[in-house]
Amino acid sequence: MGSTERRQREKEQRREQILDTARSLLFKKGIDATSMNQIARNAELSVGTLYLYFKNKESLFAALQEEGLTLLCDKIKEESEKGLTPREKLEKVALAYLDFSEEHRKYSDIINYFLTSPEMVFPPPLKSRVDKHVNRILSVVEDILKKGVSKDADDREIRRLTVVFCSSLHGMLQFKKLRSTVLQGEDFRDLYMYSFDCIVRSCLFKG
Amino acid sequence: MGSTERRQREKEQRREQILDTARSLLFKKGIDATSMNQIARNAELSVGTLYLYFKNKESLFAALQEEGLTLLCDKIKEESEKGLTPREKLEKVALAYLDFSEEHRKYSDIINYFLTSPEMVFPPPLKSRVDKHVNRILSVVEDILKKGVSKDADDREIRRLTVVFCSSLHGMLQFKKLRSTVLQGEDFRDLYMYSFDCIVRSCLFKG
Amino acid sequence: MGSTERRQREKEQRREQILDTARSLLFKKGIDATSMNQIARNAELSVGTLYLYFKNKESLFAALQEEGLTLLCDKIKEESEKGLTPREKLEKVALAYLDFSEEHRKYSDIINYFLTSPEMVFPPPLKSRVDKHVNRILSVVEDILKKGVSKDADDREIRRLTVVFCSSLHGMLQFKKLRSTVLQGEDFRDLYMYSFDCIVRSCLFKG
Amino acid sequence: MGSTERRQREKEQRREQILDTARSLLFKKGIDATSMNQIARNAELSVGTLYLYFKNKESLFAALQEEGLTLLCDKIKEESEKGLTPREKLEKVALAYLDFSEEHRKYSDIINYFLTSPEMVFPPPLKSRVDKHVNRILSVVEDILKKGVSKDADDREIRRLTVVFCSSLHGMLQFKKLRSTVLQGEDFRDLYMYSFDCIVRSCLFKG
DNA sequence: CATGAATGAGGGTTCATTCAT
DNA sequence: CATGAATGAACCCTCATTCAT
Repeated sequence: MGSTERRQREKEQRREQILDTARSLLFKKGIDATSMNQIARNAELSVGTLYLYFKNKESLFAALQEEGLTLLCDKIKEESEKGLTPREKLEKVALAYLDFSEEHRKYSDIINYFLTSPEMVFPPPLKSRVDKHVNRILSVVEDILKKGVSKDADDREIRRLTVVFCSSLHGMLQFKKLRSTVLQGEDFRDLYMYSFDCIVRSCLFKG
Repeated sequence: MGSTERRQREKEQRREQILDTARSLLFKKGIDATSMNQIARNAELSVGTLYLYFKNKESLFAALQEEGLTLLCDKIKEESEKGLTPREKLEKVALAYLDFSEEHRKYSDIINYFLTSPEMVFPPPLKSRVDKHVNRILSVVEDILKKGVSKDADDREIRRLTVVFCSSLHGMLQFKKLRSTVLQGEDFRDLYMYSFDCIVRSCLFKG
Repeated sequence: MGSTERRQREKEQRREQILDTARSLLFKKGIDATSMNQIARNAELSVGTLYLYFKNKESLFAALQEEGLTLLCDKIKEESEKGLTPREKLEKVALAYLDFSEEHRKYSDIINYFLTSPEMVFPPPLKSRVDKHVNRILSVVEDILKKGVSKDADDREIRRLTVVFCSSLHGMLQFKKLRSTVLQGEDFRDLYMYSFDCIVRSCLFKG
Repeated sequence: MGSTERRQREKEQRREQILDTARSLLFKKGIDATSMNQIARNAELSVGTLYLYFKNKESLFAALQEEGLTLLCDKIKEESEKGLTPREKLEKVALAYLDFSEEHRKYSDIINYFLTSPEMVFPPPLKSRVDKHVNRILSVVEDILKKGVSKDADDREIRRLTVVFCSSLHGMLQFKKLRSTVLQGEDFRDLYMYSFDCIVRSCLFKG
């Protein structure tokens, strides 16, 4: 009978329950200030149980990071499809990235955290899994550019423009940290879209 | 005689010795995994001595960051002056930033580290001092753009272009981490300068 | 079966074990010279365990003080009931206090320690909990005086006499420290009861 | 010539300078929060110099304690002489003690601190020197009682009454710590003098 | 005499992880 | 499976004291 199935379902639920609590704490207090004991307490589970579902703290947070990347990727794809012309699609992508970084600030933080930390934080297998997510995102942009850029750009150039596009937006997003000092007096969203315009303009769009 | 001078010099040396060790450990393990005790041990000093030269852990790392930013700023200024036309000057700036990130990889890492870290690591006064350095760098670029951009751009727009220029390069530099996975098959320097071209092109340069 | 009960009992025992060790060290070295690490080492437990049973050092020592005050209070109440007349009852109280300070020298020391220490050691909430114990003791004396003092003393005066009675005994007990120098040649118990007589005499007892 | 004298005077001044600073810090922050480095810094001397004048921290604070005891003793003597009758003299003594504990709160604290700490804080020679001060104070009271108490009290009894008198006041002063909780609603000075009256009354004064 | 840089043990506290139940 | 008490190394930081100058 479905006893094993139920068991399976329950296990899945427990895992989610843990991730939910961890996420919530991560968002509230940051990664270093979130302890396994706290997660256990908030999840109304014992510490031991946490280690039944995740090898260690790192794995638990890695799971959250993947969660975030998947969310971001889905959002970007979904939004891009709402645009009619390539330019509009790109604009949707750019806005999706900005919105994500605001709506899911903490996901965004944790992604950046692991992505840009000076040394590889995760062991190679994890790192490569993460980079795959990044690649998926780039592909979305690449496909749009393929259709929007003037004909004489070959695949190589398209790829480069993709990277330029994404890295520029990414760079601008990083600068958001400076908004209270260096960027004083600027509306960040305006600035971000201004940057978007510059990049798109330079991509020699058809028409 | 020069006894006091020698003392002074020795103190300076100790400070450097501490910073050297801290820098090296920070790059190896990240800020949270680098403890004051470790630094002391590696520097072959006692913990107490560390606190003789730096108020606390935070100050020590802030000193490292300022060190790096000052170096970067000087380099950028110096290089920019070697260019004749505004475009050439900008190119020098871009290359200076890239070179710095390669020659002073460690400094570059630490700057990024703090710029990107999920939570504000430093308390406001420190943060603002650091941001001042960033501002100094932006000013160099701003001055160049003022002279190179087509006449109808007002100060506001110049400032925006400055931020676009800098953040784009910064973003691309961040992507360097992906060179072994996502950017496979690309020469990073080429890609970086390709990005530079795109941005400059979009800045509507005179002539 | 009684597995949970046994667990509970064991926890209780551990707590006692910690308190025993802390008490002993506190008396030997004073509160500031007694460290959590020392307590842990002497109790043959890990530091972490200490913090499992007590929120922090302060709580641990507060527990000791409350322990002592409760004991003292119970003893005083119990003894006072053995006296027939109010005067006898008061005598029992005085002797109970003296005996306690001898039999439970350590508890007595810790109570004095906190009562006399130059700065408020405990934060208000804790302090007020402790003072409640003191108040309970005063109440016992107050009730006796109410019945023993000549009629024309109102509640206010009774209260004052209560404080005079208790503080006098307390003061004399403090002087015990001087028995080898200043009080040389005196039997302390005699002196203490001599003091008791003086105070009682001054309370204008009925009859 | 007076060169050595001058030297001597300078040394004396330095000592005072150190004690002044230590006292001031002690009063501001308490004994444990006052470090040798702080004292040195505030006194505009080097740490090393402190150790030239005092064997260690303990000695330094012991000097302060003696200072306090001498002050208290002098004050009591001086005040007692202002009274005309024995009773008045005793009242002056009592008030002098209370005033001292208020005006020189911190001296009073430090005296109590060392006097009542559970174990001997100072090595025997120091302890005995301190107790001598205490004895001097008792003697003042003893002399007054000799003249004030009814004839049939022998020296032994006078001594006992002296101790009762002093310890009672001392005990009441200890209770001052409870004024915000247990003694709520009482004016402490009134209470203290009420206590004084009780004791004196019980001493069977002549006339 | 005076200095003050250097020491390093020790302070209270946290926390990822384990393992007997 | 689930528990949670126990661990103990590690954290940052302080401070009395020493000693070469």
